Amino acid sequence: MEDRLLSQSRTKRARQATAHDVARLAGVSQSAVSRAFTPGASVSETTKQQIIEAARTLGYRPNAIARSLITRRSRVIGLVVAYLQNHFYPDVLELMSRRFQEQGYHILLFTADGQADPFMEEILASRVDALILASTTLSSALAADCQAAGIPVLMFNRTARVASVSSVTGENLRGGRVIADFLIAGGHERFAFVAGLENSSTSQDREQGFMSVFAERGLPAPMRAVGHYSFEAAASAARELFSRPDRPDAIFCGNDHMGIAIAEVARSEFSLSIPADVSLVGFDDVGPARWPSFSLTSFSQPVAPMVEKAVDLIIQQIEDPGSEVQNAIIAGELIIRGSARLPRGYQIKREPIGGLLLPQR
Amino acid sequence: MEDRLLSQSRTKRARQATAHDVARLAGVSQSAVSRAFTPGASVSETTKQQIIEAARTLGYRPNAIARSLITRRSRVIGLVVAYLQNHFYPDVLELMSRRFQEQGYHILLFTADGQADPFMEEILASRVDALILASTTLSSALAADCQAAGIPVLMFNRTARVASVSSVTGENLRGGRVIADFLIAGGHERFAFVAGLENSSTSQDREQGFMSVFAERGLPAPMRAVGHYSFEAAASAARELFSRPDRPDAIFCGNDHMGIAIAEVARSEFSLSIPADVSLVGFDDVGPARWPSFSLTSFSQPVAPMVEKAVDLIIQQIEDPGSEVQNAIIAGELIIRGSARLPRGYQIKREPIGGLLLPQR
DNA sequence: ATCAGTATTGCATACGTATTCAAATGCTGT
DNA sequence: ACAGCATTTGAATACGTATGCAATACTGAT
Repeated sequence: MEDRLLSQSRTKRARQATAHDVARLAGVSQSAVSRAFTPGASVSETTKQQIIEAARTLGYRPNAIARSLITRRSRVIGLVVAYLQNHFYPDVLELMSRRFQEQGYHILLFTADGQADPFMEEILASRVDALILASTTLSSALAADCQAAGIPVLMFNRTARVASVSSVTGENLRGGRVIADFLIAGGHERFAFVAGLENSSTSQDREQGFMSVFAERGLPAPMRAVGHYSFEAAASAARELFSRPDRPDAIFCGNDHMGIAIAEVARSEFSLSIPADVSLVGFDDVGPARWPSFSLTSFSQPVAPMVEKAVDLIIQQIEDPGSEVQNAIIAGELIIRGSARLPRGYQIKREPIGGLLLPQR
Repeated sequence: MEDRLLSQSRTKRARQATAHDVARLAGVSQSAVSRAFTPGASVSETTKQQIIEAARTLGYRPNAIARSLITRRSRVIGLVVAYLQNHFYPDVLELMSRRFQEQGYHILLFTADGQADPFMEEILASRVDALILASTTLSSALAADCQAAGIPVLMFNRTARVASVSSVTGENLRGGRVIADFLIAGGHERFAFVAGLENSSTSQDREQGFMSVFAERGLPAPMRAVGHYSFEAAASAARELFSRPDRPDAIFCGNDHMGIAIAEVARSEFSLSIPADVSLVGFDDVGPARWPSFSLTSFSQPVAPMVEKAVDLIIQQIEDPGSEVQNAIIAGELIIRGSARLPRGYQIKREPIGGLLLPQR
């Protein structure tokens, strides 16, 4: 009985104060309260102070839900993400969240498995102001749905085959070429490419850039294995490659995450040393790539510029729905470390130990 | 002029269809439409089908904002997170998001710097159904605010000094003791502890567990340095320790993230081998700890059970506000790998290369 | 004091849904 | 055919805010 009463009293959640409550206490109308909390609205300084004061004593905060209903803006961005295993994405997520927060937006997270489609109902229902897809694809049918609903869509680190969605990517094509040039100049003889997800534009572009150089120079096409951008699959791909009689002596790993898996397999299972027996180059330049244990040469995808471009683009499209769809490509560069044999004249980048990609604050 | 027209036509976002629109088309009332989309509501199968059909042709989806306003439930969980550098948190985030999704909830992300307080206004305004703080602290004043507003709060991987908030943590205290026993049994002589954030309960508890064993056995207190749970700071702490004349030969690193930094510094800057010259033990058992390059002995904090407990707890508190506040401690175990010298009779855990903590799906 | 002009205020309404209540409809067995 | 009951339906209202419009208060100049 005691118990019952206790939990009852705890149950009765004091209904949050509303603008009407504040209005009553301050002796003004609800409109006035609304205006007091709307920057730039027409209220006299004195009444505004009274309202603020009344709001404080009641513990009032404007109800963002009700506000969204009437303004038809939720100030929420839907972010669909697949795997956070690859350290590139946590970095992106953290910085993106911070940047959006600075602009008064927040991220509503959706976790998918490669394809955003199954979540579209929920996403559309949630009335996000925009949608960002990271490491995820979207069918053109659903892209059309989004356009019909008037919500801007942006693909991050993927491109869309659809005209109505923007994208922000790194220099996948050029990166693949630069890496090919670098490995060829390094005097290697047996090349391999470890692909990521076959249906992802990044993997396709990196591969195309890489392969095209060999084709153009009349060199034989590199070997090929598939790692699906996963650690385990990349490890399997490495075992496959290293077991071949014509074992590769230079591997372009579709991203750093796979690059590390391949390095681990090379050293711990095949007793290969890097780069003496095999050279590795990755993509992304994530934190672990610069750990001394890996010292992975990698073509960078700079998180900060990519995120900033994405945030700017999406906010622009929210505020001016007529603005142009864009496919932005953010410049990267080959970060030369110790995992690949150097061509004559190249030098290793010296850098302190560190894992942070984000700016210090 | 052409341009103007074009962008105008594109601007005119076709107002999303509402329940009224669907009702009109289907020849029923708006209530009926609502009921057709509310599982278990009282509608005949035939009209329901007509409504579904009409909804499909209009591309109607219920407006979650309006629904929230009236049900006073947003089905959104606020998650405050500080650093995603430590791989533990991305794993948590991903799994938590999935589990909540399965229950019809979604995560609204807030990125803070250790202290959740500055964001409370936004959080309260957003009318989340509950709040989870991961790697973050909360002042008792704001905890009180949350209770007043009737929103349940849960601290993840931290405990609160406040009575009204639940928590889910690993076995920090016992873990510290187990590690002390293990290192002492291993025949080490000069011990050190590298603390995380000084004001975090995890670091305090781990330290207390560790230190208490030495005190109880009448052994001298281990050395101590501070790594703030950051890669760089841990590297500095390692340099400090390894430069001492009485360099430690056994280090309990406050978490794996710091453990890896310390391993890197030991090998690449001091040419120490692990565990011959120095034994390292970490905490968390994150993916990289099991990479062969580190093979880090670590006391585990199992992500899946911790997340599941947190999700269950918070949903219970949402659905029954009278339910008990809980401080759950999830059991972990010492995962013995190669980074610390073994006491007689212990054996290294054999395992395949892998980075995934999450269950395969 | 008067007036034009501006700054402030309140009233009323709308946003899109869930839900109560009463009315209407369908169904069962006689 | 009917009563009796369960099921289905619609009208009306509420959720908490923003905002157009008209009314009011204020300002300074004459």
